[in-house]
Amino acid sequence: MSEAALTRDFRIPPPPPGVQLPEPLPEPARDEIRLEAVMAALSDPLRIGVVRKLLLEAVDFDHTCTWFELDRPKSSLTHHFRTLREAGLVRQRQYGPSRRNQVRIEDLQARFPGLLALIADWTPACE
Amino acid sequence: MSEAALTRDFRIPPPPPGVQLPEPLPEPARDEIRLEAVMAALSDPLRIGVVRKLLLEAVDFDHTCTWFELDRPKSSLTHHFRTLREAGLVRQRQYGPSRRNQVRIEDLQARFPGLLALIADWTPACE
DNA sequence: CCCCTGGTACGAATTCTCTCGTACTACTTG
DNA sequence: CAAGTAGTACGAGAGAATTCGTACCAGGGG
Repeated sequence: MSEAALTRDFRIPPPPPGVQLPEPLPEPARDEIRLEAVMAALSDPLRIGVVRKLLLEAVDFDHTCTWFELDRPKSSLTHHFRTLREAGLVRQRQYGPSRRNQVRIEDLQARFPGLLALIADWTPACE
Repeated sequence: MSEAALTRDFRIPPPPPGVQLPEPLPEPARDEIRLEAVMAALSDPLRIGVVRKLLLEAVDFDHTCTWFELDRPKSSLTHHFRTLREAGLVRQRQYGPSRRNQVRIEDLQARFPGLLALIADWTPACE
């Protein structure tokens, strides 16, 4: 199945030169990311679906929480996105009033090679 | 780090010819193994350590629960090994009074390529 | 300035998981 | 059969995760 997944290109295009990015919210450094915590964060179908959608469809840059069209109240989404950020899976930046999410592709490929391919190949249970 | 891990050989030697293996305990079929369940099972340090130890040190065949020298009561170990079996990570066979565990290497490599390499590279947090 | 948008923080209820004691079963060995 | 070994099942207590309502806050546009 995943000959393609293993060699897939997950890189994000660099931001245009001269654009100043907001600082990321607090997150574990690359070397502090724990595989157990990553696994725990990904054990929730909603969360692994979010990471997968970011990987497969976030071609330009990053996205707000509402972009995912998740049918949950806002406070639940805050919880899940914080879980992903604290596990080291996504990086969140504050753009004015909204908060944008991106997968930490470089860090995750360096620390857990092959993990992102597994996430990209995931499909929901009820289909 | 894991140029070696990605190409590591996890195969178990086949049992000697003529040896009748006990039937495995109930477990999900290969196609029923869910990545979320696998992630949830591996999010516990004790359990991912068990799978890693089976991968790296179970050269001959499989092992009972007590072989792992885990300092926990028996009923706790039953819980963790059942969790691993129900998630599809290990296969358990009853050999007389004792129960032996082996990682489902073929199934996991086929379904989630690269996962076992991640587990083999894992190290406990307090070191 | 008011209000809308896109969030956060807190807290409560519920559910799930982990841990482990106790009692029990199955098999082997003497 | 008795004793020892290896493990299960059940259930309870503690702790953690999930869900979500409510209240709140910050920035942008009229």
